[in-house]
Amino acid sequence: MDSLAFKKHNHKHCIENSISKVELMCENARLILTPVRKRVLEILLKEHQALGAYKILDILREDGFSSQPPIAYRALDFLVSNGFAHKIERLNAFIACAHVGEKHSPAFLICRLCASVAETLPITSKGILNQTALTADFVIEEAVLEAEGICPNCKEVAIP
Amino acid sequence: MDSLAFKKHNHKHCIENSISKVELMCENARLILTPVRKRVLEILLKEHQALGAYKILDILREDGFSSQPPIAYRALDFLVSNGFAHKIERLNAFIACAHVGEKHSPAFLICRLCASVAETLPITSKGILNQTALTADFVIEEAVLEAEGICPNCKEVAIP
DNA sequence: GTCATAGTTGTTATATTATAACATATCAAG
DNA sequence: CTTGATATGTTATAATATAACAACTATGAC
Repeated sequence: MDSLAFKKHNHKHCIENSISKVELMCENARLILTPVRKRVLEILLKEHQALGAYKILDILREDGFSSQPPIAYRALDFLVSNGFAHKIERLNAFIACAHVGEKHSPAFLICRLCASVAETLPITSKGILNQTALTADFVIEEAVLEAEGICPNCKEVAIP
Repeated sequence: MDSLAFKKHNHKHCIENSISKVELMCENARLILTPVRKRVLEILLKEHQALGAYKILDILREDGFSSQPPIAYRALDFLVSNGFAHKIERLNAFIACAHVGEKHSPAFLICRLCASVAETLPITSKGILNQTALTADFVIEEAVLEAEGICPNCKEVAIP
């Protein structure tokens, strides 16, 4: 799969590929990818944008699922805690993981114009912090980098 | 000032130093450090922990300030947008900037046991992302790194 | 001086995001 | 079949954040 959402790619293939990977991983880990969970994953995969829980809930409602907040939050919890999705804290929104199965510290490039989000290639938390931080004797368990700016597509439009 | 909150340091001095710097910067930039704003900065500086807006509001109330949410959020907006404080997205909470006046992409080490937060030494957004992200042709305007884990003090307690 | 302006604060109301708590359902293991 | 673990449905509410407008304050223009 193409790792950067900003680049053109066969997105249908990208979605199917991700779903299959997640299904396989769930089987191996004895996790249940229930209909709601799978549907939420599909919703997230459909766009290279982060979606809020209540937006997801709206889509679930159209699909005939129950539309109370816990439904969405639980499915999102499942996806996030198993590494199939990430939460973009800056946006209070969620996005499908672009590197399912690869251990990584997620890093995101968030376009402030079109609101699209790209997850960068996997980086390790070791690489993410400079020497000073590492020598602070702090044990990093999870690290997330969120960068906001202008994506290549919007830059082209702004400066033709 | 000692740059890492986890290390022992003269915190009273650390507070006074920061306040003076901010006062000077405000004068130079024709910004007004009003009583509420200064008080919120003091509150944030007092602890090496991130404080939620409503917690700050409680303290303001005790001090006789108005205690409606906008009071706190406006002061925080002022502090954050002028670089005197940062928002820790992961915690929906705010912390005084440890490197006032130095242009930097903030990076935080958040202890999940004692909830203390340390801002690392200044790093540039250039250094923060790997080559792949840079060559994605994305213009980074702001980048924040939030790392969660165990601070040196809590590690000592856990493994004596 | 006083008028206009810009910036700040006070206040009310409400939007947005997230979780607690408990009932019900499903399914596999014993 | 019953027990336990997991998942979903439902109601209510908590926690975080902002909109909108009124009132006050300082400053510079006239």
